[in-house]
Amino acid sequence: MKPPSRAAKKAVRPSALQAESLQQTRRVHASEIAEDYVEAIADLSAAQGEARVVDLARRLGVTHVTVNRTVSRLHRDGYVTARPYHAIFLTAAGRKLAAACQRRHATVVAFLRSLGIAEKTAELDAEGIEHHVSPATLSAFERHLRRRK
Amino acid sequence: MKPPSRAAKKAVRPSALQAESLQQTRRVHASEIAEDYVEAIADLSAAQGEARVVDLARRLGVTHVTVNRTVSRLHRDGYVTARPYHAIFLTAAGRKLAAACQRRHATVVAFLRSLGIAEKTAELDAEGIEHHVSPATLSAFERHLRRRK
DNA sequence: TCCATGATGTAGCATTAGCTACATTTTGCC
DNA sequence: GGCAAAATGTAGCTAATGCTACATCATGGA
Repeated sequence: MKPPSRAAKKAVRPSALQAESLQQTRRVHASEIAEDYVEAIADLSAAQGEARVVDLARRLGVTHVTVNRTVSRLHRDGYVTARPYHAIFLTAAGRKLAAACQRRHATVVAFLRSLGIAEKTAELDAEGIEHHVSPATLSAFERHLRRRK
Repeated sequence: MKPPSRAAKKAVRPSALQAESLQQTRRVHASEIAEDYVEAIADLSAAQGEARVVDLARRLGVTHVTVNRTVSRLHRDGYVTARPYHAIFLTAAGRKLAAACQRRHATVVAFLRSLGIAEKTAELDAEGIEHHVSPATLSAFERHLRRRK
């Protein structure tokens, strides 16, 4: 089959929209890990007063080296305090982000559960899905949950 | 506040489960881009008989360089044929993957729309969400859609 | 025909996220 | 107090995903 004219031709689907969606997805990916970390730090802080590197590593399923480097970035971006050989604490910005993430996570899990999805599957899927749920979609989930109640 | 004993203590939430979820999410990320590419290649092939580097770049919102390198990887992994200076075609494995992705994408969009979410938002969110929807959750979405019908 | 332009390919840089291996610091216990 | 073990930090590797800049190929129109 011959290539059609080189001029841009009508796309089946709007290329611009898909490109925009994918660019949005890539932006989300960049902040995903930050969200997972601040959430884990918030949980650990609530449970035991502080978050240590070794605890984060266990919880996040990575080595302590990866935790170290990521925490440096979180510090650079203003989400956590970081003193060498000390535990990690959230800044005000970090706490704000963590609270939003925890709320969103809980909503997504509850929503999936309301569809009859098993607890473990809901948790596994929510961990990936939650970061891509826009405020509008989150509201829709909440609306749906209220109706079911 | 003093750090508690170094021995592992009862976690607020099961660390193992969250670690597993996050590891799953990371695995998904590794295949996400492959899925986006084969889907785009399938669409372009259906529309114009072939997928060219420049079309993919426009559609995916990246430069042609990135497309080139990613296509090499897809070729390495057996999803596409790739001859220099020629268009890209899916292998049987690629077509199979693309079909599954297209179906899943359509289901996720339809499901979000059924919750009253606007078309554009549904598309934007679906692009990020779909990769993290397990077969069980996809079934739940389909079940929900059938009920609504 | 031939050449300008569009398409494709390549070189090399930056960032992020993983890792192993090894060095350093802290701390709990004797 | 001092030492062994745990925790933390650092060096340096791989791989993926972006990019710009430049080189090469192919084709359509003059």
